[in-house]
Amino acid sequence: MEMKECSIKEFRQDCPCRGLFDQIADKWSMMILAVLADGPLRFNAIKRGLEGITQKALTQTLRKLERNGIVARNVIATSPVAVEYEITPLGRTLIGPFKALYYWTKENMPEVEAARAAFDKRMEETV
Amino acid sequence: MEMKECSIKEFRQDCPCRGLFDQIADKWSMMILAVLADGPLRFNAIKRGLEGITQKALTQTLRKLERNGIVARNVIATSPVAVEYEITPLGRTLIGPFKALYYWTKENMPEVEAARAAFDKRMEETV
DNA sequence: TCAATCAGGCACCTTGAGGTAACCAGGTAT
DNA sequence: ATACCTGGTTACCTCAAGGTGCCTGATTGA
Repeated sequence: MEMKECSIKEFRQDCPCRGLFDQIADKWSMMILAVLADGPLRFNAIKRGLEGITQKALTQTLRKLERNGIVARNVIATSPVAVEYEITPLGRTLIGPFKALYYWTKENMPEVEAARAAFDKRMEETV
Repeated sequence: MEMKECSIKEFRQDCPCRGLFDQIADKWSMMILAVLADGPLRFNAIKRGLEGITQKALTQTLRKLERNGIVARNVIATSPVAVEYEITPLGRTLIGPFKALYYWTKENMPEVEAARAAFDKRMEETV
C-alpha cells in the first residue's frame, strides 16, 4: 500500500512525478485520450466528441500530448490537407491508469456527494 | 478498451465525472493521500512530509478532501488540542487508481522526456 | 459567387489556484 | 516575561489555465 518511493518517506519538491502529473491531469487530456481510444480521428472529429471544448483548448492540449509522446500528429497530404491524431503506444499504456480513475469517479460519485451533503450540513449547524 | 460511457460516444458538458476529476486532480491531493496511506497523521506531521506545501494549501486541500469524504478530521482533546487526519474507507478505494497513475509516471518518465526532446528538436528545426 | 469546412494562429480577458505573510488563541518550555 | 509550538484564519498578490472572438488560406459544394 505504500506509494511513496519518490524519496524515502516524503515528497521532495523536485520529485519528477509531480511535473508529469501536472501535464496529464489537466482539464481535457483524459477525455481526448478516451475519444481517441477507438482509433485515429481528425481535428474537428475530436472537437465534435468533446462538447464544450474550444479550438484553442483542443490545439493546446493536443500539442502538449504530442510533445509528451502520448499522441501522434499525422499530416495526410490529400486534397484539402488533413491532420489525423492518433494515440501512440506510450499513450496506450496511460489508458489503463486513466480508466481506473474514470471508473472510480463513476462508481463513487454517489458516496462523494453524500459526504459533501453531510459535510455542508455539519458546517451550517456549527454556524 | 472503451472508457466513454459518460454519454454514448461523446463527453457531454455536464458529465459528473468531470467535476469529480477536478476535485481530486489538484496539486496536493494525491501526495497527501500517499503520505496518509500508512496511518493517521497530525497536521504538522503531514506538512513535514510534503516539502514545499504551505499551511494554507494544506488546510484548503484537507478541507476539500474532508468534504468529499476522502479523509476524516479527528480532533483529539489533549492538553494542547491535537488534530489528526485519517483516510476514510472511501478514500482507501482511491489509493489504487492513484497508485496506477503514480507508477505510470515513474515508469514512463524517461520515455516522455525523450519524446519531449525529440519534439523540441523537430520544432527548432522547423524554425 | 457565396458560403462553409478544415486546421489552426493570435490577442485579449477572466477566473481561480496557489503562494506570501500577518495574525490569532491556547499551551508550554526557559 | 517572553518566545515558541500547535492548528489554523484572513487579506493580498501573482501567474497561468482556459475562454472569447477574430483572423487566415486553401478547398469544395450549391
